[in-house]
Amino acid sequence: RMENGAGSTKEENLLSRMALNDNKAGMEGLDRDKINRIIMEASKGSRFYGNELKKEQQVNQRIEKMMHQKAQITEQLLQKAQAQVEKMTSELEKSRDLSRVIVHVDMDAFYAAVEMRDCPELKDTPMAVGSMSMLSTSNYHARKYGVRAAMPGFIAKKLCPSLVIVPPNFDKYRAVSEEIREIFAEYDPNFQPMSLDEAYLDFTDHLEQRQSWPESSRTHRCRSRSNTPADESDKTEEGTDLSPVLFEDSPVSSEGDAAGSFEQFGTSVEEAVREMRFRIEQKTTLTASAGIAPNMMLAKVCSDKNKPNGQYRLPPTREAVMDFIQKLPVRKVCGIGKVSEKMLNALGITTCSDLSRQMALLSLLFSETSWHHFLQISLGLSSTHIPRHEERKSMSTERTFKELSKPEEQLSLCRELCDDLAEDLKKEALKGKTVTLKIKNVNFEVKTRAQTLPYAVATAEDIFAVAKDLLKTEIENESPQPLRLRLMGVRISAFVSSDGKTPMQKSIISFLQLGKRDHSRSSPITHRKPEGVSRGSLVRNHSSLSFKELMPKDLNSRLQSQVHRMKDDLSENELASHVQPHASTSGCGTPAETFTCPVCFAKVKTTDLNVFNRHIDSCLSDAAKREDEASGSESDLDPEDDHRKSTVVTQKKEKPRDLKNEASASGGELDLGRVSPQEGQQTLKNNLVSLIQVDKKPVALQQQSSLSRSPLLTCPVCQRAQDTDDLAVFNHHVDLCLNQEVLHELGGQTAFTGKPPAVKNSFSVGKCVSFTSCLISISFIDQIRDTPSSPPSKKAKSLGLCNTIDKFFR
DNA sequence: TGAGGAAGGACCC
DNA sequence: CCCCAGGGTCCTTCCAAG
Repeated sequence: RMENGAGSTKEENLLSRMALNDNKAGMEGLDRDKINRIIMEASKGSRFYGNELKKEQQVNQRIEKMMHQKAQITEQLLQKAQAQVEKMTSELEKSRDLSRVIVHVDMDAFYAAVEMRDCPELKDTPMAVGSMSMLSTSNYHARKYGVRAAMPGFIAKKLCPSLVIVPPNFDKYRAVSEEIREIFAEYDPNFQPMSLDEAYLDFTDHLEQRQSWPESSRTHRCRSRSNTPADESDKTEEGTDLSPVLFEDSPVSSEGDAAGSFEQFGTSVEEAVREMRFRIEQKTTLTASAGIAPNMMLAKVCSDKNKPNGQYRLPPTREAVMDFIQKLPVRKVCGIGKVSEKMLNALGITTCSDLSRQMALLSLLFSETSWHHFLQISLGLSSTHIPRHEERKSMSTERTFKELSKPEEQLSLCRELCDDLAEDLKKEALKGKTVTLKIKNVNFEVKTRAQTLPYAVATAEDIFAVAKDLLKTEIENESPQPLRLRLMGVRISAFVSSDGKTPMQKSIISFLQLGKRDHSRSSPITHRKPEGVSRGSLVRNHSSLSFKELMPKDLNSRLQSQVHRMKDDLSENELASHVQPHASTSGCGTPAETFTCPVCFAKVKTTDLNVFNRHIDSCLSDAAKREDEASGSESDLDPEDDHRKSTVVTQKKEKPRDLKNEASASGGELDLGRVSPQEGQQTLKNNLVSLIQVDKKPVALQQQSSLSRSPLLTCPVCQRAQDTDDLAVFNHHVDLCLNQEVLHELGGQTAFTGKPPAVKNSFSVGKCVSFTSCLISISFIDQIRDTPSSPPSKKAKSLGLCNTIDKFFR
């Protein structure tokens, strides 16, 4: 094979972008050449084509650059890299967890299937859902013509003149989605929907319980159209309709669809998944496919394997996994798209086995995140725990239209978009600080222009005020020429939580990966042993060492086990007790839950402890920054805060002194300040409270002093009034006090200095615990790890609190 | 040195 | 005859202030 992508003609190159992408199900054995010819024919000369050409060249340049880099790599460099890769591989290998049963479910040709179900005439003709300009999905009939999702309708029509294109009906899909999610929830209440038709489920717990289920619980009636409450209006023809035939040779899903008959399922994974799919079909008349594997990435690939209406299980053994992976084309892996594929191809990599063969090289040519990702793929590793979907990060609306060049029209369109966006924002009660304008000109060149405000906005007026400016400058920028637009969009991001102050940003927690649920994509560390004690040292880059290696043994394990105990108890007991009938952002059918932040006292709507911790994180950092803001109205002494605070306090309950009980107490709110410091294991928690206090107080105090003069400062740690009005001096004192605590902690002592716990306020402890433990550990780690290249704990720095700990270590 | 914004892209469905 | 969506997330690179 030619290893060098450069040198071929434009035509050939372009083909990789434009050509039919037939790596999906239902597209085997097509006349690719003919199809590609038609596609090219239809595209040639268009502005779109021109732009694709341009993008293609950019990719080629990237590849060239990469090849050039490759040429510079010396043998020893490669060997060094190889050593690194091997070391990392063995560590990853150690962390391999095959104990989980992850299932990825995916509805077959979802939108199209729904439409076919509801309109029998469509059943036997090639059809697609979408518009002339873009198709969302096509039925399997249409796929035989090469018609597939993400293909413009007009081209599809050329491939298949008889194609029926039906406009999407999202409300209907959403309704069906709700139905299937109800079923999902029965197998995993924490399932994660990826879209309307797709979800990841962790079957592990279900299977465990299932073993002891009586047969009756595993028996399901056929065609039980009866009266499930969620049974929507799919009455087109009640009794008669069977599942749409997606494929002529589609396996008959369930024997005996005579009404009233029953189907019984076993206790194995496969039976359970089959049962789930059966129930989906009974309920919706639509079929689903599923993949069963020990982690998410594999499950996803597996769900594609026997599509449509099939399932595939990858046995949870290393051998099976590795065998499966070897033959797998890299492109099949979620996250590797056209471009990555092409780049990898240029290096002679097409399958995952190629991937592992070339890891050393890849580690030198790609970014850390990238090659770590590659490495994991090549080992068949990925998240074994399904992350809770987090709160959204942005919201946008955009619209494509035929050329729009008049500034007035552009402005008014922009206004419309802002109106729409504001409306959507309102539904979720969100406010954001960053407004982004997106424009695409008639040549398909996309630009985004963003502006971040010092405050959050949500109304159409406010958003438009920003978007308008951005648009105007773009118009002016083009000066004499008009802006010839084909698309405009407005996005808002950098949300603040409902109290209007707290940025929701990433936190230490996620960095440390202490969450029960992993972050599949973003983080290189995605594995967690059942006991969760250590996760190896995957965070390391060249020079940094692992947490485990760096943490003093005792503290390390103490922190970890405590955090884990807390976390587990919390997520299982406390979380449940906080259920609140508020609509969840996801709408995935799981109940929304709310926590009260001990810092800002805002209600945080989430089911994920990580998310909540993140909130606290950002709250703390926000508090530190808040004083900069001109609007003096929002001080920590805000009466409203006090009000909320008291609400929290009243929620607290007396807790037994025993740590375990405390941690797992279902009531939730602990009065940390009153916990006796004598109990060894609790020192951490005491520290925690102090830390939070320390962080919080000075802010308030500083604010105070800047506004007026009230020099009487009381140390929140030792509780003694400090005879100074110099904040620097005061802070220094607090530092010292604080450091004593930490010192004791590090010294392995069980109680700190003997001073009474300084804190009077109650906090909803459990929720803070893991957070602060992390805080401690991270600052700590950063200091120990004195390699210059070690990334300092960015988050810790921003917490304002790190100073104190930092000083201690200096 | 480095948090964070801005801009551009890759990818997913 | 009609000439390629819209809603997201994450990552990388550049930049500028202190």
